Amino acid sequence: MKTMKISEAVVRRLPVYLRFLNELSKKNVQTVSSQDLGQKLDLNPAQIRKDLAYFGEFGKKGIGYDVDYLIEKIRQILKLDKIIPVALVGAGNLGRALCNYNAYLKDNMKIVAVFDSHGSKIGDTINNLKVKPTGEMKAIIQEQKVRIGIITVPAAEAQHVANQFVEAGVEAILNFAPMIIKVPAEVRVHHADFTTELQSLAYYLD
Amino acid sequence: MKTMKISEAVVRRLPVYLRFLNELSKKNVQTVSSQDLGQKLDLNPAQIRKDLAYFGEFGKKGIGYDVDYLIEKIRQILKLDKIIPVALVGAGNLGRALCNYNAYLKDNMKIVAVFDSHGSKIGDTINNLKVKPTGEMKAIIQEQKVRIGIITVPAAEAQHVANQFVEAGVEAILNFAPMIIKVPAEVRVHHADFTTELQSLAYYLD
DNA sequence: TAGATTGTTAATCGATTAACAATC
DNA sequence: TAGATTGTTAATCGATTAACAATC
Repeated sequence: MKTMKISEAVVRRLPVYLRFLNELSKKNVQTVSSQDLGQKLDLNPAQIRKDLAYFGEFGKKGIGYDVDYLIEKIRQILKLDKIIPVALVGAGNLGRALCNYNAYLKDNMKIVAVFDSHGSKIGDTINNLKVKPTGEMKAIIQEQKVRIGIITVPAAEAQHVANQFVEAGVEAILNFAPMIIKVPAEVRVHHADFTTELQSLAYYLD
Repeated sequence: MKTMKISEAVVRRLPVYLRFLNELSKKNVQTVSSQDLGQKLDLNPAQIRKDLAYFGEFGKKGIGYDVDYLIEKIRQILKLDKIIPVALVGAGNLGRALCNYNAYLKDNMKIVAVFDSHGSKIGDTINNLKVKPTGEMKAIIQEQKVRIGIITVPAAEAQHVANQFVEAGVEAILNFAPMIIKVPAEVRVHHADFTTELQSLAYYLD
């Protein structure tokens, strides 16, 4: 169990479960079945049970899953049981939007530093954070123990920023720039590029 | 060929190919092999050849693919050979960011209308577009022949906005709200939720 | 007990990769 | 011709779904 390799598809569904469970918890729902979850999330119930079973036996036969207990367990699995410090580079519109989303990042993700390389942005305040020059990335990232970096700079600067993140010791990167970035194998990169998202949607137009 | 069902995974890779080919074209590279592409995009060359072969024979044995010809073909496949009018609801930070990305949407996607339901935003100008009240969605969307809707409102309002998009006759929706939305089967929905993205990244921390 | 629902195995389905004849 | 690279078939790999015994 512990050492079994979990597929990326499974890991991507866990936050979706978590979000919906949080909603249920807020409504004081105590218990939920894989059936219910599947219906609400457009997923096969067997898949949900299997996903969860990779990590342990969280349900009760004949009953379902205790909502709050499952939330706690998924948080542990995703390492969201303690606050994860995040840094963001690129204080443009998108960067500002993500910083202000901090409220939504209630599940223990916190943007603790914002950087930009352009003088015009440096010193601005976004969501109580002062924008710092990229030259200070390494020092601040190490001091604040930042573990995840977010890239919201233009495509042409994305690789350079990624390099700086890697050098500063960040463990994972979420890249919003429309550009594939290369990093050492031990650093995890996810791409969140909305232009490709939008273009693939176009395919499904009649 | 024509009627074969293409998997979503294939469709999602096409815009990635397109973006890189656009870069090559700008550098006046004439020809590219699946080998080259695979290396740059971290994909298996056989997979790239197979993806493209679903849609036709675009390459030349022994030579590779003509960059500009392949760009033209992928644009056709993705229906990006004519301008696709897009509307966006939610003139908050994220909405503004996406509108200003219009420059990046050069591949024939154009945001032609922006809506918000809050009086404080209505009348603002974003990227030369006046923000309109959501009450005018149906009329404007039909008049402008909008085909794709983007949702950047808070989670609680996402389903309502989706309903309005559907009623107005939009064919596809890109939803940035952290909430699963339900629409009729004939409307295509993609979710672009960066909180789930960020949370799944956390799993890969040590 | 009867009904519901899990965890898990087996079956199915689909996607990726390897291999290679065709050919530029 | 020799070398390179496609398009495509076959092999492999992995993910999803169905089915059901266990059990609350």
